[in-house]
Amino acid sequence: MAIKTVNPETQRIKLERKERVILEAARAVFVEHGFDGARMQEIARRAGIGEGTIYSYYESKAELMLSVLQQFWDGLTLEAEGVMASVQAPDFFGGLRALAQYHLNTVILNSDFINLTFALRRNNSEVSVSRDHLRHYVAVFDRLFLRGQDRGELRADAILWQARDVFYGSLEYSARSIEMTMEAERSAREQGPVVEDMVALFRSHYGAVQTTEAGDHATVELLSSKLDQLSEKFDALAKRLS
Amino acid sequence: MAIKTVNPETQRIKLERKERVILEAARAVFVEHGFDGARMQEIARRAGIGEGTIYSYYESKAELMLSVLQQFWDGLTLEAEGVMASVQAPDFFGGLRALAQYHLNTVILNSDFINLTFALRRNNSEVSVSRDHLRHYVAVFDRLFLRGQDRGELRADAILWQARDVFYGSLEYSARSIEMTMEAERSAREQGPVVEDMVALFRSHYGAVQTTEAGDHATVELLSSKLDQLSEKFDALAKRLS
DNA sequence: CGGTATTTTCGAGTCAAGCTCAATAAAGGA
DNA sequence: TCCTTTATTGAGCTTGACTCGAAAATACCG
Repeated sequence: MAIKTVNPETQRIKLERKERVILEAARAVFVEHGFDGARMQEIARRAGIGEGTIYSYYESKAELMLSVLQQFWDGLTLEAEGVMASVQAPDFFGGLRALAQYHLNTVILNSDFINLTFALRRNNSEVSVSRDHLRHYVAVFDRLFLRGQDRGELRADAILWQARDVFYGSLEYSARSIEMTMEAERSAREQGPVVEDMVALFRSHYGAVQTTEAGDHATVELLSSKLDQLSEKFDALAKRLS
Repeated sequence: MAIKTVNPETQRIKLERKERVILEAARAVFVEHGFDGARMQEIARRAGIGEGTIYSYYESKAELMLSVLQQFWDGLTLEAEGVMASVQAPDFFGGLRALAQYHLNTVILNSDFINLTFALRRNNSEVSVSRDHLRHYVAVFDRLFLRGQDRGELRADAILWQARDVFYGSLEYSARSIEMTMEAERSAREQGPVVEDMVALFRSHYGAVQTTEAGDHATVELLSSKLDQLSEKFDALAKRLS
């Protein structure tokens, strides 16, 4: 009977499910022991398959790690987009605060994965993969920033990638610092101030100028030339009077 | 004869020299092939010694790498201090520009070493070592910043470690971005603008509030002096007319 | 269902590299 | 010169990523 004929999708689905199982086991082991500490044998055991089977799905341990990282970054991107969508206040700085909060938290929780993303870069030639995933992730910030510029909340001459570097770079570095000091001295250095300072920094450096006092070079020169003109008129008047 | 008696320092000096030779060879091989790609055999060959000898100086490959990193960061710290000492203009923003330029350049040239510093953290228990060396390195910035605050060039309520995170974090992230885009598209994204933007950012966010925020000091003073001159002329004329 | 072709799984074996250790050489001291 | 101590060595040990031939599972056809 034709009904008995297995749907051609079935096998593919089964393979995909097994791939997911491998990926899940790999992720757990990598998180638990790091890249070098992870044993392929343990990954196979946790996935309930033979060690050799992994190699019919992934070329090498590094490629497996890369797939895990891929999945990881995709997850982050989705989460970040979710955070941005759920922000009530639709203004730039509100969005920035939410994104900064989310990112800082994420980076602290998954610092090992973040590091591995860059540590693996040199060895493997398939660099472009992780590069694309980074790009997708930071695109969340890019959209927020460009919308802020469109709305006039940000200076029109602000350069996107410089702002992006400041945003992600500072938060990443802060996360490392927090992690370090947290271990030793459980001192100050909370997350809150870091996020607030980031918002304040964007407000003062990239925020649109409210009054003329923060005017750009052009306005200053305009004033200067007007003063010069006035001074000349004054001199002319004084000469006539004398 | 007593003269023949070897100075007790001799052996220690010889050992130290050999240690330096090993470190030098190791550094070269690590730079050339990365941590995983480096072969202990090759390091031994380049140092002109047997492979086993390395292990009477260093416990493991990781510890050897750690020593190389230590030497590396110490070198950076010295260089950074040298750069700061050789800056003619003793003002904060001049110093910041020089330090940013140096750091960005350094991070681009030695990105693999920088990454390894953080990648090794998780595995080895001797974390504190590299942490101290990082601390020494960033202390160069700390001194500059505190002096700037003392002189009133910077806001008194600015928080040191937040500024530090922004400075080093942004530059490190920029370096990675530059490196990435450089490989693919040899597009814009030069180093110059990054450094200048960093200085401008510090001026607007951490700089002491002047009468005007933007516009550099010189232009503002120019306007001020012109107004003063005009005022004097006016007074003179008024006195003559009365 | 039976037989055959194809695909998938497997784990024992290979290989490479970090590391050990017993033997050897060098240095120091009397 | 002989003995003690220290330094050096490289042949193996160990471990872990990866291979491969065989076997099990699956698909295909009459």
